[in-house]
Amino acid sequence: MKLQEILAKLKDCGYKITPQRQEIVSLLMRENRHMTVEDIYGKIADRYPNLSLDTVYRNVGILERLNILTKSDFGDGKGRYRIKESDGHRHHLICLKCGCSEEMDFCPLDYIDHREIKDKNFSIKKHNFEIFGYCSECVQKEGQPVAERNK
Amino acid sequence: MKLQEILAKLKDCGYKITPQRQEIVSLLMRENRHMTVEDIYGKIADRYPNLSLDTVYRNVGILERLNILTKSDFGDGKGRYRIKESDGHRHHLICLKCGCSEEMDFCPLDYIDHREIKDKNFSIKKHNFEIFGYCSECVQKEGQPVAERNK
DNA sequence: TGTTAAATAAGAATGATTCCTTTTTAGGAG
DNA sequence: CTCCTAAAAAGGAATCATTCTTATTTAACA
Repeated sequence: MKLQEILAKLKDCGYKITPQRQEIVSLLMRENRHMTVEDIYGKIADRYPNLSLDTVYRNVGILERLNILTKSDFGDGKGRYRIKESDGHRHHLICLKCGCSEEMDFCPLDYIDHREIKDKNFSIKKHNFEIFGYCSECVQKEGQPVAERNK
Repeated sequence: MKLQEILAKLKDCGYKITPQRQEIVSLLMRENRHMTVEDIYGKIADRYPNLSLDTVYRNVGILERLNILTKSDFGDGKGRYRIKESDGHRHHLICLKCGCSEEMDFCPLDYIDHREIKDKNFSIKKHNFEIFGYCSECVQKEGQPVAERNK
């Protein structure tokens, strides 16, 4: 999805196109990786000296609800957001250190036995599938990964 | 894994077997579902009037590190813990309302193309696969699910 | 160009989790 | 059985991500 399309979608849903909103969306498109609210805030605050953290939170929330962003949990208590792929449904290899993510054109729901779930009368609302580890760049670097919690 | 085995594992790892610790483990075994720290605390506080929340946090942390518990994120900012299955590796259908979970003997890593990941030089540390929705009991009940966030 | 609902900034409030300090205790040694 | 000590617990303060509140500003339509 292109920036213009995203802005159009926002507009269609009754949201105003503010400069802050544009910055947030275009940053996330440019970076194309999982970012914390703090990350986003940090990158934009240069240009918008009095940007509010709350504005970032509010907007990633909206963008998530509109299915423009996905939220992930690396296990360190911070939400991480990234642009959702447009061409269907992908999952990611996520680097615990740098936060970069590689796409996988793979969804476990394609392989699971849905009859079994139907039989259980379970109504699926969402699912998570993420593989965490270290990307090729970080695997050779030393240092504690940001989101590592095992001692 | 039986209670005795878990206690033995704790001991082997140099942890003391305290009554609080036993209560926490046996509660989680009895309930066999995802519980928040508050849930656990609430159930045990009857018998241990001056149990500390911190004690529950400390212990579920230890138990998670020892691979006795798994932690899940339902998306509402609270960690949820449950006993990990002993006989290998399972994933769960998790009810967003009551927190119960049904086992699935399915792991997406069995279906994924590992060569592709190897080629990317990605080093896997852990993965998440959870399906969220409503269990057969909750699907027919009204009311807002605890962890629902979409408006 | 004026109007108004929506969005923002700023900072306070909340809530889960962690940290700190003091007291208690499990469990091994003697 | 008693002592000793490191580990654990209690209690409460501190932290940190996130959300809320209020006053101010602004996008966007008429």
